[in-house]
Amino acid sequence: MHDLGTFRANLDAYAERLARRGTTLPLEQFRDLDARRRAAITETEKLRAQQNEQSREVAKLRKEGVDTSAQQAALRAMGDRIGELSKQTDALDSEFRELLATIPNTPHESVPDGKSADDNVEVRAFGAPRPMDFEPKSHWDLGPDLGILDFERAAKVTGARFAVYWGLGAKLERALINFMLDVHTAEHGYTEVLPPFMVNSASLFGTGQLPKFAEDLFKLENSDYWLIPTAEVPVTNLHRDETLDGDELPYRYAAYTPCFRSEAGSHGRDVRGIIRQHQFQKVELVKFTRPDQSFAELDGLTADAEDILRRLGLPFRTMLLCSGDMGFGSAKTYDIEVWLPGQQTFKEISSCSNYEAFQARRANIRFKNGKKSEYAHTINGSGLAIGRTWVAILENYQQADGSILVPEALRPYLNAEVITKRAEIK
RNA sequence: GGUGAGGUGGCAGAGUGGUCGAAUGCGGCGGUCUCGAAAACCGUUGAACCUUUACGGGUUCCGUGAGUUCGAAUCUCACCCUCACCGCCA
Repeated sequence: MHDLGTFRANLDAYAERLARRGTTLPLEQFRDLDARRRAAITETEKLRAQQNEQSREVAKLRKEGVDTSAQQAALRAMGDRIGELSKQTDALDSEFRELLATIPNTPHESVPDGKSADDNVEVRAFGAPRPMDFEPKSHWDLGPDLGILDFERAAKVTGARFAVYWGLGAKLERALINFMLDVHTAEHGYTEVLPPFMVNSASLFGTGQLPKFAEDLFKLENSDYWLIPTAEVPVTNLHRDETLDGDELPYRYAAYTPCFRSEAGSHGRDVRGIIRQHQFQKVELVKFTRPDQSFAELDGLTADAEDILRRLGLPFRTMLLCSGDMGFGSAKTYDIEVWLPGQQTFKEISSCSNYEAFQARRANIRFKNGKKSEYAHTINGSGLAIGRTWVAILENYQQADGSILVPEALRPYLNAEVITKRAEIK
């Protein structure tokens, strides 16, 4: 969310910058609504001031023993009028704030112009596809063939877009979680956090999922609890309504959580395999920084995520997203895309974004800068999406006989060098 | 699930219908003293919004929401959260 005062004072500049990402600011609507809102506030407050003053007068008179029933009757009428007025004022004010809350962040100056993913810019690449003298298979064939991935039973137990992992498939998932957390905490300086997997709506507002993207989320019945779509939500909101110590920034957190997404609106996309599931696991990296260090910390966080792929020997490229392809609250985003031989394509496995003060303003996250307190910057990115890493390992390390070679770095975690066909459970 | 206690400023903690944004202490900031520091002393110290060229003025905020009243931190109701004990449970 943008700062109200700055935003209003520089409406045209904001409109120009938002146009870069394809957002048209409803300038007229905004100006009109704001004018009506302010007029209403001014009038209501003027009446309130009168009411307060006259009430004080009543108190004084009553102390002197004077009968004040006439004044009280007049004040009662005034109170009714104020009640009605303030109802209108509140309505205008919340309408205005809702409008403000649905305006996305402005792109950073280092972000290239563009309309879609086609305009994203490759900034780095690593590795080359392993040579294969056979036709590479997709994970949705490899997994079931090996008996480690099961869609039929997942559909029975729950429904579409869910998966069951068996044996070394399940263990590979667990190995990846442990491997990533170990690297980030022991070598990249992150503190491990295990947050709740459900959050309240205030948290979802803080990180920007609400009010605009409720349909992407799962909400629990008869409560204000929602399943988290990413650990970004609980972890960023850890410091909601807090003032952090500026000398101790940046804070760096690594959190493993499952993530739940309704995937409304993506019917027909990635229907095969486990690329797009209602439930997936992720190790998320989150930072709280000072404004002057946030872009350097974004680069650092992106490098930390890339490091996991390097250690696993998985080819990837890092894309700087163009202005038109960025998420709602982000000022700058890098997507890391891993190579998937089964589909002969690069697939997003991490998205690393600097939100600047956009989330901090919504979530009221400040830090003490000398005497003054100002809004912190928040950064987050996957480090990495576990399910898609699992896919990448199967597809990149598959062998001609359909078995999977286990990358060196994972062997201590998996206690195996090759994943072979699992004996069926009788 | 039951019973009881409680939620007030950065923290601790008073305040049970009017001049309370709120005593007091701690912390923070500024100053006096000092070569410097500590101590002591003096002063100062919340946020959002509206208005004003500015100085300033005003409104709201004592867990959240509704209500009573001319007037609510203070009274009523609902909800949320915290703590203690009991029951149940991984």
